[in-house]
Amino acid sequence: MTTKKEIVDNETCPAQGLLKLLSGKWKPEIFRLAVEAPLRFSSLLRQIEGSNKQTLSVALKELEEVNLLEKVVIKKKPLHIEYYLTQKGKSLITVFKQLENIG
Amino acid sequence: MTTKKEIVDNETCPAQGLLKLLSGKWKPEIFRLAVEAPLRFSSLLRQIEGSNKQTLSVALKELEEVNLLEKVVIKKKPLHIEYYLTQKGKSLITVFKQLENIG
DNA sequence: TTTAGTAGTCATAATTTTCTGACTTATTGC
DNA sequence: GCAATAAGTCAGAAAATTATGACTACTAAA
Repeated sequence: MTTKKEIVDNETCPAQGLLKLLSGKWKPEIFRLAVEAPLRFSSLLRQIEGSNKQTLSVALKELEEVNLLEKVVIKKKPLHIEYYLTQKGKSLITVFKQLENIG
Repeated sequence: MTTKKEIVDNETCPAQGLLKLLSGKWKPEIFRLAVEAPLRFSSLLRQIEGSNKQTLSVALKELEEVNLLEKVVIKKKPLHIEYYLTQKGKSLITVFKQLENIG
C-alpha cells in the first residue's frame, strides 16, 4: 500500500492563491493606489511607469474576479469606469502593512 | 516644468519585495512545511509533488538570502543540511494565517 | 580506494508571463 | 452623421520563470 500522507497537495496551501494573485506584475502598485482612491484605467497607465494596457487590464480583471476590486461605471461628464476596493480588499490593507513592517 | 508627483516609483511599494519572494513557485509550500519542522532538501523534493531540484535549490537560497530561513549543517549520522525558520520567518506566520482567513 | 548518501550545480529546453502596437466598442458633443 | 474620449481586446514577439537530465562535491564507512 502506498501511504503518501507526507506528500503535499498543492491545493492545501491556502495562502498561495492570494499570494500569487497579489504578486503578479503591477498588482501591489494597483492595490496600493486603490487604497488611496478609486482607480481609473487611463490614470493607472500614466501613474505606473512601465506598465502597459494589456497587463493592467488582465490584472484589474483578476482582482475584480476574486472580489478585491469592484468595477463601477460612472455615467457622469466624461463617461468612465472606476475600480473600488471591496470590503475584502480593505481587509488586505493590514496584511500589506505587516509585510512592510517585516520588510 | 514636469511635475510628476503622481507617478509611482516601483521602489515605493514596500510590500512588493516580500510578496514576490513568497509567491515564487513552491515558496508557499516550502514556508508552510518549514513552520512544521526543519527542512531537508531531499525530503522537500519528495514531499512537494511536481517540484524539481533546480527550482527548490534557488527558492531555498533566496529565502535564506532575505533571512527567512537559516541553513545549518548537521554533522551527525548521515551528514546533512537543515533549513530553519528564522525569527523574521516566524513573524510571517501570522501574515499567512490572515491570508488564509481572507481566502 | 571504492562505494553510497546527501546536496546540490550547470546548460539547455519548455513553459508562462509580460510587452507592443494595431484594432474595437461605446458614449457624448458638435 | 462624425470626431473625440475612455476603456479596453487581440495576435504575435520578447522576456522571465521553471523543468530536465547529466554531472559535481563532500563525507563516511567498508
